[in-house]
Amino acid sequence: MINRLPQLSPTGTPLYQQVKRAVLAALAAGEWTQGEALPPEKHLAERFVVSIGTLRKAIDELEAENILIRHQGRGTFVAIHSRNQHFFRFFRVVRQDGKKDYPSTELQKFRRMRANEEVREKLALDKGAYVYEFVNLLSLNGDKVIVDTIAVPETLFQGLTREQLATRPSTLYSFYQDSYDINVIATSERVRTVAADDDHATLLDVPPGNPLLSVRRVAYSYNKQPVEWRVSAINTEHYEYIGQDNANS
Amino acid sequence: MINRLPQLSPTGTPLYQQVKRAVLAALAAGEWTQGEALPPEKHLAERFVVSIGTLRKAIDELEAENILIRHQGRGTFVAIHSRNQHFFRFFRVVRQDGKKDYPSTELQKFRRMRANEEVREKLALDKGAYVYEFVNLLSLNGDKVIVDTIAVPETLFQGLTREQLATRPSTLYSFYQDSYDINVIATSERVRTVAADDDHATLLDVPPGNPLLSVRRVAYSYNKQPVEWRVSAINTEHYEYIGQDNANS
DNA sequence: AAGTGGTCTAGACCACTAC
DNA sequence: TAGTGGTCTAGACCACTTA
Repeated sequence: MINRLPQLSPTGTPLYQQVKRAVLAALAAGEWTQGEALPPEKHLAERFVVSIGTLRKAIDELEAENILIRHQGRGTFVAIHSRNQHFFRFFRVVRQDGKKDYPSTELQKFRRMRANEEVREKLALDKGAYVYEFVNLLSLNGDKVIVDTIAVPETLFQGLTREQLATRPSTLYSFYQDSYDINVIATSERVRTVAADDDHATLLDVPPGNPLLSVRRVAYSYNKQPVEWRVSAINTEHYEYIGQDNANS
Repeated sequence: MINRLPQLSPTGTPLYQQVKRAVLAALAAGEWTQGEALPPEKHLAERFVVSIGTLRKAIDELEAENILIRHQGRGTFVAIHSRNQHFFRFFRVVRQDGKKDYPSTELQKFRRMRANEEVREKLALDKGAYVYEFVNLLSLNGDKVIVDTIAVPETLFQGLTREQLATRPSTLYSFYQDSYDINVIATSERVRTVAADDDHATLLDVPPGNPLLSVRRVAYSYNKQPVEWRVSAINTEHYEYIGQDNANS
């Protein structure tokens, strides 16, 4: 049969990419939230006036980007950052023998402050913008291993308090999602060595000047919007950071 | 119309995955090599007795894994590690201001030796197996930044000589591909901090004990076969290592 | 103009999940 | 049993490359 409406849009963009954008827009607008289901593929295909194959190609990409999760027989869901394997996509420190463990967190500091130039650049903020800055000490298998210094824009995290952070029940990105409807879907990380300053040395129980791994991360939400700037100081005496790793499939 | 041969294999494996394996097998057998083209999709679909849609789904995955590259209007090619963007998939050190540069290499050492236990484990070698071990000093923008200590199995690199390595015209993985038909398609990397030993300090022109980034990499070919073990020592005073980075698409 | 991969369709059937 | 996503087909047409 002949295609009815090839290239129905003004631009030459493929249909499935237009559908993908539309779904992404609905997602960003909060039309479907949390771990709950999207409409069935058949309905979505009707809504966007495309064939089911085209709709599926759009969803395929969103699933590959860990934005959606499909379950055969159940439905398609907004990806959720809980304490499953998905967690280790963003937590990339393991013991040198390979053992993975969930970290335990102790909140060390919390304050509201003007963003300095570096933070403004990383978070794409205007001059004078405020951020919440907080420091977490993370332990693995009882060892104090990581100090995270985290800055998030006040505009996105209105009314964030020390108590919320100290008492959150689950992971940090899960908390972002539950309390502020912010979904971290991508990160960009750069790694250097640094010498431990006095604060880090005290927290990690190492001598000042001890070499540490410094991981500098920007976390992004749907439209490449930066939502968090994080500097992690890691003691790699018994642990290590997972860099590139595509030895799968 | 009714599907002719649903589930033609004994197992319940999807057809497109069977096709993918078959293509991978042909690739590993050297049926198509280097940067040259595979047969057209139509022919491949006939050869494997599947519809073109199914064939495409198999090729889609191989392309996503950077094993094949498709060019509209030209054909489908075996991925090649040359001096283009693809190079930076495996070379992940950039200047702190973000500038990317191709490294220049100086071969420092070369020898044939028995693999020690760690190397045997990483390369899945038997006791007593030999490897070629060599050391490269890499410079970026004129700065001596990286010392790579590399071990490859003798069985895969029969007759490798110092001269070949010193005079190779292109990148190392390109050389593996051209001279030994070994395609690096995936890596697994772990990162730590280490103190520079005397050799590294001399080569990188830093004081002994200076903290360095240590990246430990296993490189894999088609069937998850390990083909190279590499330890990179990096001076991150002006450069940094690119960790996770999925802030695209 | 011929040949390649890229997009899109319409619909059948399978596998899994919920009720 | 009904509803969901997963697989597979057959073929039309588009966009790009090469000659």
